[in-house]
Amino acid sequence: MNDSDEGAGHAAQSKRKDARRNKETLLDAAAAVFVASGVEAPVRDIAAKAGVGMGTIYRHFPTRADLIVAVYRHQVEALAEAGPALLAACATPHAALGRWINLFVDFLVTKHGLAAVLQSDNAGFDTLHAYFLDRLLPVCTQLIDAAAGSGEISSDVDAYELMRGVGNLCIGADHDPRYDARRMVELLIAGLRRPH
Amino acid sequence: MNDSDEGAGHAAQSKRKDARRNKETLLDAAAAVFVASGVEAPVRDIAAKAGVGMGTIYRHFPTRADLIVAVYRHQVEALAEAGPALLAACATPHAALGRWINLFVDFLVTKHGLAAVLQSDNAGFDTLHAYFLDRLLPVCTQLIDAAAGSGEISSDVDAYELMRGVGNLCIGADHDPRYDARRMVELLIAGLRRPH
DNA sequence: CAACGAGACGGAACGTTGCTCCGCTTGGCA
DNA sequence: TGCCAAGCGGAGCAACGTTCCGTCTCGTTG
Repeated sequence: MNDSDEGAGHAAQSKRKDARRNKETLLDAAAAVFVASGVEAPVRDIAAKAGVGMGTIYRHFPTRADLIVAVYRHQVEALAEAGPALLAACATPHAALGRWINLFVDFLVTKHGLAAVLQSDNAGFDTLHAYFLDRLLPVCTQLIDAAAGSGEISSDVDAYELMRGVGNLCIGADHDPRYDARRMVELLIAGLRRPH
Repeated sequence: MNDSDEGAGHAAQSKRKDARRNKETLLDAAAAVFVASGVEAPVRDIAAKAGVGMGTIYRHFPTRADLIVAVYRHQVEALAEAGPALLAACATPHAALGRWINLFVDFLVTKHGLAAVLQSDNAGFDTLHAYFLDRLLPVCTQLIDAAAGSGEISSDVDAYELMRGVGNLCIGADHDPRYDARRMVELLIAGLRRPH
């Protein structure tokens, strides 16, 4: 499940250390290119930035989704862990849900094109889809259940649908000053409120 | 502005009748392929379906956006005209707005991938973007203003932002049974309601 | 009716991407 | 030091958008 987070501990998985060094180099290069050109940047560009051949990329990360997951894993983990923390810290479950959704939106809009790719039905991004869902859906479900349990929101909302809707609203939020995804998400969350 | 809607009248624009016939053939073929494979179907496929060369497509429709606009022009016009009609027919402006948004959503979700392309920042779809905005934004603005005037909704909502948000919510609405764009749009519209 | 030319046609060709495959290099062990 | 598997690089293939130009045909004119 994880093989790129080795601290200063013992041995690791990859036999050869040049391979592991390349993997790190690739992650750094990919992160830089993603910021500069978005997550759909040509693979060749990433390889060039890292100073390696394309074969090296595909060996370490068989699909682009694997690379994206590796680059953003830390942030996604943090997001997942923020859910229960917010639930404990906030006055009401609804407030926690709102705060968490805000974090989610912040994450998406600051990652060039990630939202678009995330909703893409393009086979090959299945891994990415699955990772986000596996990691975040339970958290979102927990928040929604809590808010529904306290009677603050209508209870027939599905966490998958909500996350997908929020993700959709974040598409193209950068490079369009006339569109503020955060406000639209706020409206959506406001619409969740139990009528009356 | 229009050169494909000639009824039984006099002469038309294109000198050669084979050219005009080909244009019609292309529109029919494109509509069929769009239904079958989505609006991002390979240009070669459309050319093959129409039985013409690719040069012919690019001569009649310099960009893909031009082709899409031509194919859906009638439906967009109908949507634009439905706005004032609904405003006149419905009991409240808010009801008219809701009904109109529903029509908009119906249009988007039944057109394979149109919503995605519509929000794409990809240069080359600018024409498409511009056409939809030119035609529908005034209508939406009118509906929003009416609803705001009657005090039913908070008045600080921008028509562009709303349409963009709705369009975003419709992305990928087909081929995902777990996601119902209509419900998400309902939530968004519900969120528009003036608090209390 | 025949010749002509403007305009339309078709598809080969080019550039850009994703992805694979294979000969070469090199790290690490004996 | 020598060996060899793991790792590497990039050439190569396929799919796609787009352009370009030689060919063909419609409609007119003599």
